[in-house]
Amino acid sequence: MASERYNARSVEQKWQQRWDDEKIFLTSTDPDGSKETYYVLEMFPYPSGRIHMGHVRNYAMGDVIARYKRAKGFEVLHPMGWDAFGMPAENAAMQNKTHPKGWTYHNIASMRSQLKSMGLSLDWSREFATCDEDYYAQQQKLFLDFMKADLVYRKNAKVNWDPVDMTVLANEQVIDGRGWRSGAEVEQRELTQWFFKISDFSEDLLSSLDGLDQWPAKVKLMQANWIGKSRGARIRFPLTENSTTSLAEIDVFTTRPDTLYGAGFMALAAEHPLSLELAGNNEELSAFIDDCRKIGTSVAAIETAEKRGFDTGLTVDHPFIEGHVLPVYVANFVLMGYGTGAIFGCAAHDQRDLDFARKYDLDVIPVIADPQSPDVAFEVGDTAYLGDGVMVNSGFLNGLAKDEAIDAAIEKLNQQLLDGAPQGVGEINYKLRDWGASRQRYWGCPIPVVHCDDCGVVPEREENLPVVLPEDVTFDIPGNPLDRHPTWRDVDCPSCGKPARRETDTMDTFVDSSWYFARFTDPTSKSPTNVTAANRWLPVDQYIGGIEHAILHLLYSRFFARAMSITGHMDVQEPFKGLFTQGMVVHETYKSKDGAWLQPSEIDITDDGGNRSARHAVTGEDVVIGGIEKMSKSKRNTVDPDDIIATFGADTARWFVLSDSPPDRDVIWTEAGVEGAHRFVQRIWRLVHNVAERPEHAGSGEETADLGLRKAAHRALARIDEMIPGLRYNSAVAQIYTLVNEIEQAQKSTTVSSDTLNQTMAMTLQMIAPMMPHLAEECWTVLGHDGMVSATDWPVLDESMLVEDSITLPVQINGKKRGEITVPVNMEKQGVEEAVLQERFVQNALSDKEPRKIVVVPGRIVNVVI
RNA sequence: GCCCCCUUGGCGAAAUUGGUAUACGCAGCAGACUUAAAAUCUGUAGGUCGAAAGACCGUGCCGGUUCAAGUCCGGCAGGGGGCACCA
Repeated sequence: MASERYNARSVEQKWQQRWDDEKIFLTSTDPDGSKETYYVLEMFPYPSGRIHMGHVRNYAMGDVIARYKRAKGFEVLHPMGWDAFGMPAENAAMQNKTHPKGWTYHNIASMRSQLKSMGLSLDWSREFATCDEDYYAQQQKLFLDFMKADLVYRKNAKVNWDPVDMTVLANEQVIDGRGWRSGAEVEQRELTQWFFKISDFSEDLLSSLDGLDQWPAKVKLMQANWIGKSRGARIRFPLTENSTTSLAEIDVFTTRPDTLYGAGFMALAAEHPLSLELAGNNEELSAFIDDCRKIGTSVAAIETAEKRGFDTGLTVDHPFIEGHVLPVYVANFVLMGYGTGAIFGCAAHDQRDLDFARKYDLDVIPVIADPQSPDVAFEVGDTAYLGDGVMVNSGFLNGLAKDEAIDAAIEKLNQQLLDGAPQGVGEINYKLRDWGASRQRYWGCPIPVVHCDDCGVVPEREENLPVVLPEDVTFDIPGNPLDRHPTWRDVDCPSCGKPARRETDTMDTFVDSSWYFARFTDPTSKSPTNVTAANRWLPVDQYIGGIEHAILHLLYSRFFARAMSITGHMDVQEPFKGLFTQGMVVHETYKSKDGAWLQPSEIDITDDGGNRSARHAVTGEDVVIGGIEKMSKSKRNTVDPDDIIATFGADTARWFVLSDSPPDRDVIWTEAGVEGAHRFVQRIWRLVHNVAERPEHAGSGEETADLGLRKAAHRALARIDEMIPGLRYNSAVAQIYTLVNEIEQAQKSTTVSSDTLNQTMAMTLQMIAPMMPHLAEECWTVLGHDGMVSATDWPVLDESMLVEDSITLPVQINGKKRGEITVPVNMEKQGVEEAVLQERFVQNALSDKEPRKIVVVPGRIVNVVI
């Protein structure tokens, strides 16, 4: 037997079948189960048609923890589903004359079988796709509940329009002024849209980040920055008496009320109500506002856009300086979407304000003195002073530091009444905007409302749900086919019964993924969730996915958990207790002489001790080795998981993606690496046979030798027990290598007994099983076990095996290691000092001198200071 | 511009959180087996000097704290990421 190589293909299929037959990965639905629960979830895939190496890595990582926790006695929930709505299905429909539904379910079928070939310990009985009628029906119920709870609303707003995908995008989905999917430059359009009230939760979403101690700091920081909290004041500036506008004052938000004495002008956003009002009878201003609107939001547009303003001729009274007035401008750099859409300009201490003031010859009044060179404050050139300092030129604020001045200014504004109300109050502002969730697309969850001329926006009746997507649609004309589907669109008003129109917008697909983790806890529930099941399983103990969702999906899901708690669908505020963001799978790129990208399979690589060169496998032409980049079709540096599984087996692929690189970093896929992983598979196979076939008396069974091997196994176990829950798989892999090396040596020795060897090997297989489950099962059988290792309890650590009688300590002289000393493990410091001084190399170094000091760190190190 | 992270052999990396730097793997080199290759096994491996014993240097660079620094502090350089006309 041992001479035969391990045949991954047939072995893997056999065990996948047995796991399936014996249903060992199905999660119990008993709500009162006695086992502690553990919910492992990997971000579910979009059914693009094929799995890629990123999926392999993601799902292998989740499967290790799932299998480990199961062996540790937890009731594990490890489900899989499909994030199945979205644009690619419509694009495919347009290109290939297919239907999005057929295309999607076809893709799901092939990806499901690919995932199954990986041997993942998933509960497939809970599988669903977000485009299943059953799922989106429940999502529509959620939507109506959110409407009732005032968590979703409709408003006319300036929104991001993607001209290629022909749909609105949320702020989170605009990256550098471009659509996150299409890459097209986003335009601003005024549309009436549905919004989720995520901004109501700004403070909660921000402050609760502190409690997420199993989240990467980086993700929490990104969310905190996105929520963008700033403290400041809201100040009312009264328009000077002679103004004839409908507004009597301009509201301003500022984080720097301390610099009020430095105010030189006011500036309004182009879309500010006052700007629009004034533009009504001023053509010049109207033209200026139109100009401002044309400026895009792309990085280039912003950087090159000149700061421009328009003097309205209006003035406001300064809140602190009697008789002092400030001119009011409309300016192109003031955003309507942040604060109040109006600012006061303090030119001396804000570069942008300074540029603007110089251009329009406005007051530049320094109010903060640089402590290093106080005089400079009064000679402002073209550079604003942005540092901290002492207030000057500022009336009652003079002499205060920044924070004191802010408090004092707010205090004064509070007391100072304007028309019977305080002129200013302390205020907190957030950058987070409400989530615009309407999409002008077909392949999404229909928004279950009807527009009636008499009743307005009317929620669809619950008994009429789901609002099912019509299947008889065509994609030969751009735009939303729902818009031009009269029999679907034209319905009677659920309230008054008169002819009305269905909402033809569908929901952002991020809505689908904002609660799927809750649906998995009972995917057949007749309401969105079975509250008992949801509360039993949630929050997800370990969630694993890419960092690209740090804001979008993870923030939306946190909002949904809160909204679903309010609407009674669960009682869990934070959906994901532990979050792990895994790195990408990257690969070297190759180009032919004429610049065409080449696939790894087309290349032969020669490695001459570090000098790598490549040539074309067929033509023999020289090939240029390029950078290591994310696997992508355009650069042709992808490796198909199917090919790897067919050639080497799923275990090899799993072992490779788990080895070497820490899971949160990118892993470089290399041919040599895969072959190395596969060599290890074969090595285990040979070793297990050697162990199984070793004659009973091949080893004398010396107590020290047997104990040594057992201790090695328990040392490895102790470390792996720390590493797997921390997802430090590369380190766990290293421990397994070390242990296997030791078993190989023991197997060859004549001292270790065959019994001990067999038992240690079995224990090793248990430790390998979460990572290479098929290999472990097959070897488990070879060792003579009847059951399945996947259904076997994790080995119990014997603490006594970690205890040693003596310990070897490094001995330093003046901080440099000069030797070692072996002492009894419990020897007192005094004894260690004495023993160290007996050592020849220490005496040589001392040469009759007395040491100045001897530092003994028990169990660690000895340092002799001379 | 603002905020954050990273930098350890030829390569991926490890280092019990201040205590033997380079575990484990990949690639390499030398050898064994073989007619040969593959497969497998054994040995070797941070740098410099040295026949060796050994000495000195060494975790991006400069400085500091400490008996002791990859780890802590200050500064600099390079790489990566997030946000961005945010008042």
